[in-house]
Amino acid sequence: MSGLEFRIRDDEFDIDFMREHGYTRRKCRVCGAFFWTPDPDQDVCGESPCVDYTFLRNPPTRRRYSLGEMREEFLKFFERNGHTIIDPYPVVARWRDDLLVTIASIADFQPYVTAGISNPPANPLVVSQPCLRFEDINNVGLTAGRHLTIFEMGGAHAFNRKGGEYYYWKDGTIAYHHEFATEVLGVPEEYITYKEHFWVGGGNAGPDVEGIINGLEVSTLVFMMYEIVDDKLVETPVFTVDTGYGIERWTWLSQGSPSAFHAIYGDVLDKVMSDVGLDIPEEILYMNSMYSPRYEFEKMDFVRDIRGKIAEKLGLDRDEVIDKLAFYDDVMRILDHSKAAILLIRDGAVPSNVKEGYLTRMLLRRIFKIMMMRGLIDYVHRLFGLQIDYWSRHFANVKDVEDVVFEVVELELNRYKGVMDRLPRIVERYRKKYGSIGLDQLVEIYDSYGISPDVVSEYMKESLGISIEVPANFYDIVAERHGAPEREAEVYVEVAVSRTEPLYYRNSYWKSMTARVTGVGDNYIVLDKTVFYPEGGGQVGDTGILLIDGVEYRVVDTKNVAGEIRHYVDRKPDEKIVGAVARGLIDWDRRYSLMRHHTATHILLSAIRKVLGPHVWQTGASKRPDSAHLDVTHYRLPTDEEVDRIEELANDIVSKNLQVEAVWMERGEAERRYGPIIYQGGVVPGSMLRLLVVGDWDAEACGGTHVSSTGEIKYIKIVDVEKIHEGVIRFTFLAGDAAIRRARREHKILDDMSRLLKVSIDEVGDAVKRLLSEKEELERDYSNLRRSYLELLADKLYKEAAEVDGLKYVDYVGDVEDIIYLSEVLEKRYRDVIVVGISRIGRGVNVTMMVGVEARERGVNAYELLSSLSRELFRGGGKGDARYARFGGRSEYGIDELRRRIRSYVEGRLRSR
RNA sequence: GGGCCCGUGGUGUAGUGGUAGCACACCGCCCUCGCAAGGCGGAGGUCCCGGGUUCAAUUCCCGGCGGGUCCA
Repeated sequence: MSGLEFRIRDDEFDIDFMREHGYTRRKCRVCGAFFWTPDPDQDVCGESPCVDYTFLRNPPTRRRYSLGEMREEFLKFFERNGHTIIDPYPVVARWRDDLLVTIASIADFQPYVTAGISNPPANPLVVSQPCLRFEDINNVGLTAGRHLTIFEMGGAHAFNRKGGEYYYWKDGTIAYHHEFATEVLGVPEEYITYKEHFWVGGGNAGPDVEGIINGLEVSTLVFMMYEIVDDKLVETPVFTVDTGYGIERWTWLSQGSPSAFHAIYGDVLDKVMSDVGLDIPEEILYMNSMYSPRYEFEKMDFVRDIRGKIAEKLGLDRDEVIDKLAFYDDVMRILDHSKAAILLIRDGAVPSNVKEGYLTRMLLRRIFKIMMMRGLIDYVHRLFGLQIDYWSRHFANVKDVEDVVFEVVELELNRYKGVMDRLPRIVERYRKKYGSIGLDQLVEIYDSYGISPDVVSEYMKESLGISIEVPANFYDIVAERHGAPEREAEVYVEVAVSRTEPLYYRNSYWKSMTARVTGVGDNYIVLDKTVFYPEGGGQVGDTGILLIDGVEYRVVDTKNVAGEIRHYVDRKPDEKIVGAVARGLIDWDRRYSLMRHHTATHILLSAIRKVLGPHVWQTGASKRPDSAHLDVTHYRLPTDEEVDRIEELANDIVSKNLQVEAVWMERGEAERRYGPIIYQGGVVPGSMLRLLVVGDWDAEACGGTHVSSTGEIKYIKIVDVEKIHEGVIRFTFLAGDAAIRRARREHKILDDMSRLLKVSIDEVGDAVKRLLSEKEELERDYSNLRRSYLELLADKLYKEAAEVDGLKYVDYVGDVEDIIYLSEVLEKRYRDVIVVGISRIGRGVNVTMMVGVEARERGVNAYELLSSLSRELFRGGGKGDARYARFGGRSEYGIDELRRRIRSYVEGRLRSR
């Protein structure tokens, strides 16, 4: 994002429309912004908080509209005026590499349409696009619906080409807006002001006006005409009319309801309020709304202050009103967040620790936290049920993912509860380690467990009676410690003109060619045309041979560098070959296997979607000659049955022998025909897309090489399904001969095993199980026998032991395990014993000493004795107490010599007491 | 993609450079008409995997795998 400020020209909106409607330009005495008004005496801009809302309880429209009616009215109005209605895009912006989610209707058409590289699906067009915005998530609820994480942007767009097709610009745009407000909805003209602004975003810029009615900004009309190049404004080849009508705000305006949530959620809000037992007089809600433009999450003291005053004015209990309104804020938050989460899941953003999946997880956790603290956690399912029923009437495919949503919510809720259950232990551990819980500990608890500091402080107060301080700017501190986020700049990539003609697109079955050398590098050769496929779309580059001037070059890899296809060869090419004729031949078996794997990937993806649901999207894929894998969004490992069904379905398509075709198509046309599902592979540049169409089964934008009928794949075998991280499942599979080779190999392994085990193949599993349990039993037996032996040995050693100063001295050389057991036995059985165990481990020695109770009473201390001994006889260290000690170190003595020396040392010490 | 936390019997966890502990669950016995509770006893562990340092690694270091979580 550029830190530049661009000023709007004074005459930017001195246009026919303003003159014809008697609008004059004024400057707001509160915020200083310039605005256009039909009332020459108006000296404030008309937008709250400069003025108050005046539509509450008193809507300026002819009638009230529900959300659906308003959307319809909006779309139909523009349709009547020559715009084509198009379906909204997904809320997950897979066609873009600079955005995770769709933040505006124009995002559907960036960057290729707005940059003039490709044509829009229709022109002009209109769409009601669900958009997500997370910047103001903390203010959701507080501002009575002015801020939402999910909202519908009514986008009426016209793409005007300089010197080409031209539709309308400032006058037309504002006139449509005006007509919609006044003629269609019946808003009196004098209520409408247009505030000037200069919009900058995503590398583009342009002047805009905000449409404001009765204190509420209902639309932004942007005239996108610049690109920002080196901090300067450069006119773009396409002048884009980028209008955003806030469908929810228009609906609210038309209802004059206490909040936008009343207008958006209708019965669902009433139902949830009554279900959770929240009843607030409308009078309070209306007054709260009047002040809501001034509310901010960072100023909660101020908010409570205002709300207290509302209570006083109405003669109500101050604390009760404040508490109820806080509860009311929470209800609005959970409504907003659950709606956003449902649409995110619908479009494949299953909860994850990465990317858009994290946004879903964050929304769910915010809901859980609120509901947990309010004792409503069991209501979560009902909440989602109500929301799915309601929103499936507004948005496509919502009902289809109902089960998926419930399962995802259940999974995430269990995870959340699991963490919350551990809270007491976590707090205890931190208190033990650090003495108290301070800021550092709160940050670590939040980072490591996701438990917010208010939850920790609440728990400590309730259960331990300890108050801790949570700084008001806690999350800023966290953000600071994580380092400032860096935003990637939007990049407009002009596709380089291909300098090598890709023959593999003319026919993917061509195995050889005759071409001309156009250039050489240190280790690569460039030709004017080639059948060698360069690495791309997850498919690895081709290998083969090039024959030039009688010299054979082995091609080890092929890559596309900005349209120049480089054949990487095993030796340095002679520069003199430029201009020469080259004969090329690819390793066909390898390439054919890649083609089969690639087509199989497309078939498999559709099969997975059919079995697991429409939330499944591709997140990555790799096709190699010997195997391939496909990563998709899903919230858990599929069951064995699901995997079987996927494999079966995929093989059905194989045996149906469907035709596979690659079709070049205009981007807009492709989107219209197949929808956004074509962007499974991610961002695809350019105006023309190459669509890979598998019969009536699957269509995706794809640049790879494919077989021409599914039957050629022969067989698809899924060999592994794993969770590569939360929310992403990897299917590893084999196709064609690779699958058959694998089946043969595995059969061979099984066959060998059955021979070794002397059982039939079906019994191999049982036989191995039996072997394992037998092994376990034998190990147990051996260990028991070993102990019995050591017990016998203990008595024997004791009887044979030398007597030193009235104590029995036993020494034993063996391994540490035996020594320990032996020492234990001797110590338990005999009171006057001193046991020394010696073992050699690696390069050193290990000596243990066990001292019987009587010996201890007579002043023998294992630790003292052994540590002085170790200083004398070897270098090292050890640990122990009077009863038992263990020392080790390097020793120059052999084991027997050491044994003798230890013995004489101990005898010496005992006698000299 | 990056940061942080974690990986110990079936489950939940403590702990430590030198014999791996506790609670719940499990099995047996005692008490009881029986159950619950209680008492006594018992079985159950490659301390995630691999490498390094060390006389000695569950513990320290490096790498991997797995889980959790925050940020983009």
